[in-house]
Amino acid sequence: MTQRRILVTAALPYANGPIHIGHLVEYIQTDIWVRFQKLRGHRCVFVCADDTHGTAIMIRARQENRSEVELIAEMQQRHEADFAGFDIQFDNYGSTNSEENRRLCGEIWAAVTKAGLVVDEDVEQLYDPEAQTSLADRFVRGTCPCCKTPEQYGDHCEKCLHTYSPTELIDPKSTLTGAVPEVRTSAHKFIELEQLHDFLDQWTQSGEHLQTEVANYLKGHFLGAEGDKENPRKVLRNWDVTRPPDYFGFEVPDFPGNYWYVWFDAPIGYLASTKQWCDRHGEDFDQWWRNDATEVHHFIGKDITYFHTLFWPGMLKSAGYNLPTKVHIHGFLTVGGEKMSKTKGTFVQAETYLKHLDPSYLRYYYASKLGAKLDDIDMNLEEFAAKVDSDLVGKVVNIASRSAKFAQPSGLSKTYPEDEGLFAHAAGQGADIAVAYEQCEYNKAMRLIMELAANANKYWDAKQPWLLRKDPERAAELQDVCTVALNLYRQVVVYLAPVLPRLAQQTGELLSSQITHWDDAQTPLVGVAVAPFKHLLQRVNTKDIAAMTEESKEAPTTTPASSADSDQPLLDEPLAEECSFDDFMKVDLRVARVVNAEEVPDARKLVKLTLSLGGDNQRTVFAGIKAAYQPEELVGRLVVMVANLAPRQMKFGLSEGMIIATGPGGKDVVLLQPGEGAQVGQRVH
RNA sequence: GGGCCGGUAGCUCAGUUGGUUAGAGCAGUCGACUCAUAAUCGAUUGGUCGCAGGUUCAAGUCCUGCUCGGCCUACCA
Repeated sequence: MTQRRILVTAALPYANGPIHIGHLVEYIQTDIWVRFQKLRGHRCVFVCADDTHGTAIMIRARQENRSEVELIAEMQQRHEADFAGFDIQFDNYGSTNSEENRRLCGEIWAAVTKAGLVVDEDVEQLYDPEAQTSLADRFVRGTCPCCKTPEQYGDHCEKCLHTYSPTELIDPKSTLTGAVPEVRTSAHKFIELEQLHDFLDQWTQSGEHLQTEVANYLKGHFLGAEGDKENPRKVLRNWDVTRPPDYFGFEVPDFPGNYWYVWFDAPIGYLASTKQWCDRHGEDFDQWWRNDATEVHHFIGKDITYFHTLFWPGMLKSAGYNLPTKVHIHGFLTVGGEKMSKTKGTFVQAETYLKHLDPSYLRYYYASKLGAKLDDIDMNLEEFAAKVDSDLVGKVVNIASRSAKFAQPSGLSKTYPEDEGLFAHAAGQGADIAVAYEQCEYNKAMRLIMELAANANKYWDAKQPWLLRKDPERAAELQDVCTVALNLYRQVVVYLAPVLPRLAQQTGELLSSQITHWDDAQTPLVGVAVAPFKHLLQRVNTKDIAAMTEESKEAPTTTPASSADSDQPLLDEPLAEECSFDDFMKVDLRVARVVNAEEVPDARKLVKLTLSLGGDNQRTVFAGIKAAYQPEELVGRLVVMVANLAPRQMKFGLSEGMIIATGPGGKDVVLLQPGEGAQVGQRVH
């Protein structure tokens, strides 16, 4: 087999938060792939880095009253510890805030400038005078210009789904400082991606580098196609790649006082991290990034598809670097069929997991679930325990557990005995398993491997060596059966080695011979000593899972005192500006009764309510509570409505008010209900 | 509204270019064994392959329509 030269990256974790089990899907997926390639004897280098720049880091450092450099150093240390705890082994783990990265950013900037891709444009943006920084859309909240819902993000309203620019918000506030933002115009540099349209079209649609779903998505949303009536060729928007001060990042050399946007320098971090590795090992950087013989594989989540499949190839192309051979895109992690949730304790940080459970469990469980598609994967905690127990402990480790003790006195036979073709069969399966790993079909690989483990157990049962042991004259026969069983076991462990490096290591110790190559599964081990058996892997203790979930729950529910209420809601949504009594009295809140409630068939969020204010006074109100309430459960109940709100024409009819509710939206909406004794039509004040 | 992906046993999924009686693991039931971390082995229950049409000698697989779920994207404004 010819030795391939492969460079692998996983997405750079942002230095603003800790690693959690959702991130680990990607790092475990990537680490398995890398270990597989190395085991196969290829030259494979796995680089990653912390993504350190941007407004969020700057603000957090200020809040914590320390420098950004100090903050990112601490976060990096924690990230690296988490990765190490899960046996994720990088050849180099760098930082986007490195000298190597600064230099490479400069070089690529010069290249895209020279290629004529950089254009100047003025940008009107909100600016926080207190923090002295311009505000990205998500850092601005205000009242929706359309439906007047307060506390909406700068780019869209969660209530009415209207999209707008942050400058259109009514009463905008910076979420960083609470200050009223000013509108400022500043000069930015843009990259005119449209110039690369033909190249990107060809690169994304070639069928070689991306999953087909991804290629279709890009074609449908960004590229379009010449002559296609339904989806005509689209013009790619210019990409804003600089930020005015204050910003934590690298200053743009030919644009003093301005900084590269974090998404410009982050992917260049892949190059910078490679450079560090090269310098440390006396390797030629150009061999890895400017040589067609080198494969470049990026592993990313579907949320950052856009950057890695359009901008990034565009930048690499313009600067004359290798293009990605493949961008492997995976889906998100759900737990118990739902998004990870801090209240349910399913938002588990890497650190918390490691306090309670063995990292091998998660590596195997993810491997058994991961395919090559970008579907989300679901972590079901019962299934997690069942799979680890029955596959790893019951099937795999069990083979060694039942045979090692018998084999220990004698060691393995000098020649490999007759085994009914089992070893040869499993050796042959190596090719199919390798293909599955190569194509990121780990679920398939695990299935094939477990079949081999089952064969070994069957063999053992058929031979009944525990009976042989009782007859001293059949010692040689017993030794042969153990030799077969332990060799079949070792084969399985070789195939599992990318997923379970610890088990591979322990198995090496057990059989006095370390696993170093995939082809170790092709030749049986004979004549070696067998070390005393030690437990290789414990069963999953469900109490540990429960303890982990418990520790991951954010607000302790045990303490009823009001001081135990989390301050998170208040932090998420700071108090609005003070208003006068007169201001308050402008809003006429009334008790109303829901007399009718019906689904609005074409609306996603809306329920059509008919509210009675008493007598013949009825109002029709469209409320965005479909996900939280069934229409029938609303009929008859009292609600509080804004009775003097200007009517609004919606697609489905005229909405003549709003009803008062709390919660972030979607399913988490709670209607406020007047207590006992409230009468329909009464004003609330 | 548009795009993409998916709907196969109670659960998680596999089913290659259409080709015999649709498979695996887990769970369930019965039995065997006792070497092993209450592990293992054998047997067995269980499916109108989302629904309805069509193409074909033959459809889980191809085509059309519908339906449900997920994700993305938009609009009503």
